[in-house]
Amino acid sequence: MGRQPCCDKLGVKKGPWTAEEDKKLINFILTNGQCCWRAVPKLAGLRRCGKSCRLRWTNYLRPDLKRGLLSETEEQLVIDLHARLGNRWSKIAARLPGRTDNEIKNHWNTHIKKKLIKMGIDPVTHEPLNKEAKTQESSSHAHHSADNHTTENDGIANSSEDNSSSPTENCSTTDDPNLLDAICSDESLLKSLWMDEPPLVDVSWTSISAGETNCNLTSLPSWEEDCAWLLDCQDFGANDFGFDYLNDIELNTLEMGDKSVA
DNA sequence: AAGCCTGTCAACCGCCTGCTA
DNA sequence: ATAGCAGGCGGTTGACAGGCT
Repeated sequence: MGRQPCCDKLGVKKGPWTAEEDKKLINFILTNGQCCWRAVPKLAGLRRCGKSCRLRWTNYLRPDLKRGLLSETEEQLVIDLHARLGNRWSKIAARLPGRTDNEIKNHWNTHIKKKLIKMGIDPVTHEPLNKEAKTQESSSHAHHSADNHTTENDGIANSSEDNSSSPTENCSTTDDPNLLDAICSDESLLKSLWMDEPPLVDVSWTSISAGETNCNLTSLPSWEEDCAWLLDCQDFGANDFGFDYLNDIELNTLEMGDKSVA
């Protein structure tokens, strides 16, 4: 029949991760790579659900993560992508190397939403709020949500919105207009998003998923070789890995190295 | 100084999709 | 062909920190 359950839910720990747990998880993944998340807790000696381990790793422990607030450019890109994709945070995150869907989702809800409202832009439809109110008066079904657009009609509905409203306006206010203009006007971007081939996705992680499918525990993904330094960090807590400090230097170097290999 | 309020973000929950036996 | 699991995803919650009164 089907597979065995992911975890028996009995004796599974919940809540915040301790430094010790982080250490175990990092050591395990750096040693064995990402394989079957279901097996990770057992093999790593963690009393956690595999799902929880995956989440912890992807959202917090991954060595290629950028920390800190999104830059103006990143924020602008998120707004633009949200206008096209709606709440598809994973798709949006795929366009921002080093950022997670959870992080972007949080940032959207806490910062960007308010910012857009302040600017008089509806964060859901990306239409001017006044216009939105009028539209709702005249036709109740016109603009329910970006999600509705994208799920029902996907790219078609959004591309028609693009002609009339904010995404391009938003692009003009970035601190890196060239980059954003290029992205905003890039038709291949949309195509690739719908084709599930994010061209900007971090190469190092594509290589991991390749290893993942093979369940190859003997040959580590290339980034792990580069990240072997992590294993030297014996006395760390969650905040002691030095990722903050390393991200801009070592991790960029690693990233570039990986990309040049690819 | 103390209590309350607000913002932030890590983590959980439940659903969906694709895969496997 | 089908039941059931794993992984992925988006929504939501709750703990904590900092600001305000």
